[in-house]
This record gives sequence, C-alpha cells and structure tokens, in this order.
Amino acid sequence: MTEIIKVRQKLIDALRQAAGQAQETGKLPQVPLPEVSVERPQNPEHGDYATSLPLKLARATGLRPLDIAGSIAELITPGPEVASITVAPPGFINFTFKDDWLSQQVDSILSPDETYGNIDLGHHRRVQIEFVSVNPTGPLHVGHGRGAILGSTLANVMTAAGFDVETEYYINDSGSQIDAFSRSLFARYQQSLGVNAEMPAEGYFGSYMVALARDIVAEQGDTFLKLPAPEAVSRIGQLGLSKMTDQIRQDLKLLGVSFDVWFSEKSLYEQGQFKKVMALLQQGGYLAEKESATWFVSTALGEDKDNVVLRGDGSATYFATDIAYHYNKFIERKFDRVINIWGADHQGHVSRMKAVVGALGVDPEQLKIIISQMVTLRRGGELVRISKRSGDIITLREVVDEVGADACRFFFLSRSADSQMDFDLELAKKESQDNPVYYVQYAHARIASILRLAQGKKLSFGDGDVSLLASEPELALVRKMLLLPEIVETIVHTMEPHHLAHYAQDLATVFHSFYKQCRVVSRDNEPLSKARLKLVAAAKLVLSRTLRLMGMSAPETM
RNA sequence: GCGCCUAUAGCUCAGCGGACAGAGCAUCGGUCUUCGGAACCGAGGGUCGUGGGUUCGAAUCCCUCUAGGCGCGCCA
Repeated sequence: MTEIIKVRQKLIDALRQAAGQAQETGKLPQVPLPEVSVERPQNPEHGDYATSLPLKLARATGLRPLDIAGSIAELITPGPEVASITVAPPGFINFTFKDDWLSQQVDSILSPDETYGNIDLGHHRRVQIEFVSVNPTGPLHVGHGRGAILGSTLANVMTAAGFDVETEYYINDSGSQIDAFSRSLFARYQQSLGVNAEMPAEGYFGSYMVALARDIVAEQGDTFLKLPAPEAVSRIGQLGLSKMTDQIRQDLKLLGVSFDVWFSEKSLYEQGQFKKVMALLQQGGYLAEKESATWFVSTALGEDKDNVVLRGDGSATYFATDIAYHYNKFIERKFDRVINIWGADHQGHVSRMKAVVGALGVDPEQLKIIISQMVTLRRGGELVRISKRSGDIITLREVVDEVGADACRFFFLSRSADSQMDFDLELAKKESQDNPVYYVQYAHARIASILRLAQGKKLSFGDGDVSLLASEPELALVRKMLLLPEIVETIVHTMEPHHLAHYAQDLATVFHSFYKQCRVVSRDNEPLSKARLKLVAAAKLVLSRTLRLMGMSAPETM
C-alpha cells in the first residue's frame, strides 16, 4: 500500500489510542468517540495533517476544546515520520512530518516496485463505466466530448485505484430514431442519384447526411435502387449506421478515448434477454396493463409516476430496453459496480433507473449515475447550434482539430461536471498562450530538459543522497508530490475527476517555484546536484502520471 | 406546477462542516550574465445571490425567495 496512506492511518490509530487512554486515565469523560479522522490543512503553517477531534468532543464532554486537545496530544506516541504534534486554537491537533522522512519519499516515489499514484482501494472489484453512448445517427459535438473525457478519466483513475474497469459504449442501433435515420439516408441517397425523393418529416437534415449518401453512392453505386424499398431502407440504414459508428470511434480516438466494449442494443433482442427480463418483472409484480399498454409500476417503488415499457402495438420503449440492458450489466455480466455518465437532459431518468435496478434485486447503490451539465458552444460570444436534427453543427472533431486534444481535455477536466459551461472557440484559441495546459506540460518538458543536460554531462544520479534535500522549496515540492495518491482516493469517493486538473496545476506551480530558487545541476556541488536530479526526476514522474491519468500527453520537449 | 443542477474577486472557476475564503486570466508593480521567460515574486480586488434556521463553528447542512440552465411523451 502507498506509504502516505499508511502513515495517515497510523496517525488516525495513534489518535484513537490516545483518546482512549485519556478516557481510561480520567482526563477525558467516557463519552462515545466520533469517527477519528485527519485532514490536510489548507494552510501549510498548520502542518501536514490536522484533526478537529477535540472540537467534536467539546460538546459531549463539556470541556474546553483546547484542553481536550492538550490532553490527547500529550498521550500520542508519534511514529518516526512525525516531527511535531502541536495544539492550536480553537482546538486542533496538528502533525508535521520530519524533513528527512519527507526527503526519503523521493526514493520511494522513484522505486520501480510500484507505480506511484496507484492505491489499493478497489481490490479488483469489477466496475463498468458506460459513457458517450450517443445514437449513431450523427457526428459527436462538444457536449458529448465532455462526457467522453469525464468517463475516460474516471476509468483511468479507478484503474489506478485497483478496480478492474471495463469501459463501454452502448450503441442504440434499433428503435424509431434509427428508422428515421435510415429513411433519411435512403432519401438522400436517391437524391444523390437524381431520383426525386422526399425527406421524412422527422428526418435528419444535417448536411453530413448528404455527404454520407454521396459516400455510399461512390462505394456502392445504385445497388440500393434495385431493391424493394423497405429492404433498401433497412440495408442502407445498417450501412450508414456502421459508417457513422466508425466515425464516432475515430473522433473519440482523436480525443484519446477508447472503449473495451461496443455494446449493441439490438443484441438484447436477438439473444432473448429482453423477453427474459420482462417475464422477470412480471413475476415480481412490477408490470401492469392499462390504457392498452404495459407499464412498469414505478409508483410502487416511490416514484412520481409509472412508465410505459410496452406500447399498445407491443413494441418496446427506450426505457424498457434500458431495463434489459441493466439486467445484462448486473445479473448477466455480474459487475460489482456500474457507472453511467449521462447528459443533463437525461437527468429525469435517474431515479426510475435506480428503482428498476432495485426491482431486479440489485442494491441501487451499486449503480452510480453521473450527470454532466450542458455545454454551449460559442464562437466569439456568438451561440453555435449543436442540434443534430436540423441544419449544420460544429462537430467535436472540428473543435479538437482547432484547439487540440490536450487543451480540450484539460479544459473540460478543470470544471466540475455539475456546472454548465460555455466553450468559446475564439477564447480557447486566444488563451492558448497563457493556458494552464501548457503551463503544466511546460513544467514536464522543463524537467526533461534538465535531465537531458545531466545526461549530456554524464552525471548519473542513481546514488544521489536525498537527505541533502532540506530546503523549503525542495520540501514543498515533495509535499505536493505526496498528495497524488490521496487525489486518486478522493476521486474514487466523489467521482469528480476535476480535482486532478487542479492538482496538476498546483504541482506545476510548486515545481516552477522550486526551479527558480534552486539550481539543479551545478558544477561546484555534485552531491547536491545528484540529490536534486533525483527530486526532479521524481517530480517528472508524478507530473507525467497526473497528465496520463487525465489522458493527456507529457511532452519531453515543446 | 413538480424534479435536478448552478449562483463565491472585473472574468473563468476551485473550496462543499472547521483555523485569516483560494487559483488562473485581467489590472498594477517588481525579478533574468548560469539548468527552456510558455517562468518567478509581490499588490490591489470578495456583505461566498437573498432572508431565516441547525451547530461550539456554515461558502459548505436544512427551509424561503430571486435569477439562469436542463428535464417532466406509448422520442431516444
């Protein structure tokens, strides 16, 4: 297990023990102890860890928090890594690490035995993260990009935390929208061959459909004209769908997003799973017939209203297939945890989906649904439409081409999924000079350059003595590096990868500051040079690990 | 009408029960004969949307109101 997590646990244990001892010796009344925890104070003067346990005990014991803090603090037996334990008003106990323990961590970070930043939290529990899952009826836009980046980063982080992660894209390849897509495509195809055909009223009018039709004409000629219309529609639809899916796959790849599984909605029917699940719900008494349709009685599970699963004509609703899909995830494929990332427009489905999962006999807590708020695209303050149905859209691909995948990822990751955002193309490009993305990557490239210099001077630093690292800028850098495992931990608990982006920036800042104050390679002090080279190599490792978790590149030069 | 998200420095956003509310950009002022100036240091700038409540302690939890966004189909 990661050193810092171990040390933190030791602190908590020591605190609990000291508090217990204080109660045994009568210094503290025998009240039930609250959960003992330590946190990282935001002010470095307050040490490396702090606890507010005395403040929490004040009410129950009727004692002054500061007195409680004093009683507990003097009973703590500190480990070898702790330099001081101090009591601070209004009732905190602060812990500060020893300088030499801190500097030793450089060696530990560089240790090839484990990948720094990985923690042992998942114990190989199986987690599925499903995201993007956009209907393959049109190209992706920026809003989809947000979900894609969120999901892929979460997957990286959870993998680092020891979970067995599987990423999945759910392809909606059946249903009425696919039908509309197929008919639209066939109409465009006919038009492209000079046949007078009308677009369906609910069709897809984007110009990409015209391009797609032309593409098919170029490849297949007029073969579809020779088929009976229903068959032609169906076959050209399938072809268009697979082309569209390929395009989506490629666009995502450009953003550094890939999936382990591309799951077909249609397969739920083909393999009979859909029928099986409906029978199951029927047995459980969750289905009811009314108004000539079949309903899932969500109200029985505390929902506002019931939802239709089978229409009057016997066809399944989107909701119904989603039930089958989640049955497949939890029961057939046996995932311990399922994470779905949905856009804000799907937020109304969250509670009923959880209700369904409960009806299937699965603890709803095992299903986590993350809602990412809307992204509006602007160009110089002017709103750009991103609707797929009508007119033209700015695709995700165009945005990535324009601002770059790394900048795109960082931009999305620096904001919490809960807040909606404007993506201004002009601004994104204009700001690229003073962009935090380059600030962080520059720190990495700078270190790479230092290491190249050392290599050029044949200065090997494997035997560097880290105990020479004792100045404030050096230790500040080490302290910041030690935070990564806890960042990973936090993200697993909160499902909020944006902490990573802020951490990356902090880490780069501390490095740049160190760099300004401390000369790394100097000819008059070889031992210190070697020690600092080690420090800087460790910083490079942590920086690059952080960038990679975000799905970004860590450039050697730029 | 109901549900969810949001409101924090001029702008974009962190912080989500603890110690004087932070960062980037912008503004103003400094730092370079040595490892990459896409850098560093400093200053100004905030009644944390409003009004209540809970708590030893609230930007953080609960309620009211205001403003913005998204939902509330036998579309997906």
